[in-house]
Amino acid sequence: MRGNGKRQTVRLKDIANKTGYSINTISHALRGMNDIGEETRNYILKTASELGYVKNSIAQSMRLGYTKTIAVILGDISNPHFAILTKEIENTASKHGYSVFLLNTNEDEDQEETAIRTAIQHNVDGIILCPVQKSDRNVRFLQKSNIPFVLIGRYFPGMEGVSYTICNDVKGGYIATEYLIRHGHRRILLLTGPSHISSAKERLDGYRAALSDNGIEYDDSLVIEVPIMETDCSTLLPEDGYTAIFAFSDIIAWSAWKILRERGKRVPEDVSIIGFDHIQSRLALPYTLCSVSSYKAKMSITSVEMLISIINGNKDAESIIIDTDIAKGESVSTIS
Amino acid sequence: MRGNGKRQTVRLKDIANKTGYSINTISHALRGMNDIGEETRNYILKTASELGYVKNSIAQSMRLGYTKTIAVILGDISNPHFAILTKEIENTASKHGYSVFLLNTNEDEDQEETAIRTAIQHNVDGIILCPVQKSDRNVRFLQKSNIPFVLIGRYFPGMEGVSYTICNDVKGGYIATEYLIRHGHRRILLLTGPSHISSAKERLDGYRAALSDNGIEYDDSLVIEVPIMETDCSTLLPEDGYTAIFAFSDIIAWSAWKILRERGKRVPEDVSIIGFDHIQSRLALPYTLCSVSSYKAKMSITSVEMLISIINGNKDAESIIIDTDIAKGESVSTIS
DNA sequence: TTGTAAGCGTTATCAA
DNA sequence: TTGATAACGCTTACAA
Repeated sequence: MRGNGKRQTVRLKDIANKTGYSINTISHALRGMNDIGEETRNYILKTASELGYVKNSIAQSMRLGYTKTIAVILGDISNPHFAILTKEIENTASKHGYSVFLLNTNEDEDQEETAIRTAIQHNVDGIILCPVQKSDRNVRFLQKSNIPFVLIGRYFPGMEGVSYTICNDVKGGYIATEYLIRHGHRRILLLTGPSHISSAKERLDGYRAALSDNGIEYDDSLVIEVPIMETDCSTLLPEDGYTAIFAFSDIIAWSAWKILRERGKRVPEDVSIIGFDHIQSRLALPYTLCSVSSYKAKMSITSVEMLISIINGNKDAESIIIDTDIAKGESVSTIS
Repeated sequence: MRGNGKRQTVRLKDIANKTGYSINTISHALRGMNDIGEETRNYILKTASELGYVKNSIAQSMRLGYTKTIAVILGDISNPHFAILTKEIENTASKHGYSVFLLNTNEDEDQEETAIRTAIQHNVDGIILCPVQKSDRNVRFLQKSNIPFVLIGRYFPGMEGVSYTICNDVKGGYIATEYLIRHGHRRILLLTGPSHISSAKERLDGYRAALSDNGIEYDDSLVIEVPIMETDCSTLLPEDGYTAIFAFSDIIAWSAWKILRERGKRVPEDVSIIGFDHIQSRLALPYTLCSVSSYKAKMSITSVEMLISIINGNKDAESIIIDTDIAKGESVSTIS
């Protein structure tokens, strides 16, 4: 019965045996309930620490029905943008007494489903999800399963009852494009993300709006979709026909800069570049990339607090849109 | 009794009630044991999926004594080096059926202790730890607590019975320094990590050995310790007195490059730089930093497999040292 | 092939 | 102030 892979641990029962009190008394004493005598409590606490007691959260969860854990499910933790979000999420969760399960989807819908099922199996109290969005299948499943969850960074427009924290992607797309236009650019290449991803779609909307507001005609051939898990977009980048690039992410922007340089073009003299996410707020690099800043800490903290509020019984879906701003950098210059 | 925060979930009992079979039969059928009739099984499986059953790992863990979870405890997931390691760890763990708890220490010993306690409370089957190393207190605690664990990236020389995966830091420090020396540098600034961290200490050892082997005297004033959580080392970087920099990490190397550039110095014409970790293997950047590559995927996979082998009863401590190599980059040039 | 009952470690209820 | 007992959902030993 024992020795089935179970480590020998100290249980309430062991403290009970040692002290002569009942399991119940031990439990109450350890949790500081005020129905235990002063002396008794001290004796119990001392014995517990001597024996090296650590509470068994699994057993506690079994009884109480919650685990004080949340799952963070996102595309790829090795992407600095997600890594920074995750850092802040873990930090905030931990302040609220929650531990974090980390699960990657690799932007694949089936892996996302597996991740969600894994999270539910482990009885997480809630899920923070950056959805793959190839379809709304998995989010529908989440809704049906009745587990508290919030989306981060991406959302499903028109879907009711789903809480999310995103940044203002439309504005981000708009101000990035406008910023380039104000620097004299009219042929602006958009390296966009897959159109099923809401942030990609909305940044494109912002791009188009800014062009339109400035009397520049939208040109299909200047919009290129970069696969979401791709870091190398060398085959996708046109040789010329543009003086500036607006990239869906800093990762893509840096990659484009690299390719341009390999082709002998100078940034920003020949081509200006603006990215998205402003990962340089956390990563010192010698050359500064102009970028749209999305306040990752605020986004993370908000989504954790939103989730905890749902876990605690708040039934109303909330949506929070974090502001976006231009973070200036040397990758953009004025052309005549 | 219900409604204490517990979501309504489908249990084996519900399937039993629905089908008329006993809980035991359901359990066996769902786990594909061969003592259940073909028809019965199919009926049960169908009903289970109709009801939307998901197994309760918590209850299973309670009975079985393991959770199929591991904890990854490290300094700071927003550091690209750790983010890449974590990605590979999660990926490998998941292939072996394990889920990952992520816990940050912020390189603080007390936070490390909290993280370890949290992991143990949640009954993780094992821990992968990149230790803070201000003392060996927490690792001693881990040993006493008898939980399977392996160290990654750092180790405690001379400590018995502890498994670890590290890279060859001495060699890394040696070849980096030698590489600079072969490019004509003799005044090499070392931006090292805190000396209590084994990797920092061993890279310094390698640096000294390479200097010595090449007849260059070791100069104390050329060794500067950068705080481990610091990304901005502008106040630490000397104005001159060196022609090359060997940095403890790419993060520090990039930061140094940035500062040099702000001071009007060119890399590599005025100062050559070599870093450590080669994060550009996963992150496309326009300017290539010469770096010591540490095979992060291999290190991660090895440490997970080592941990699982310990979980499965292997008592012998193992230590694996992953090779290091120079990843060339334009940040180093020859001086005359 | 299927069913019964005990047990994992905790907390809540109720009684003493 | 303390103790006995049941319950959380699952798996296993044993019985039928």
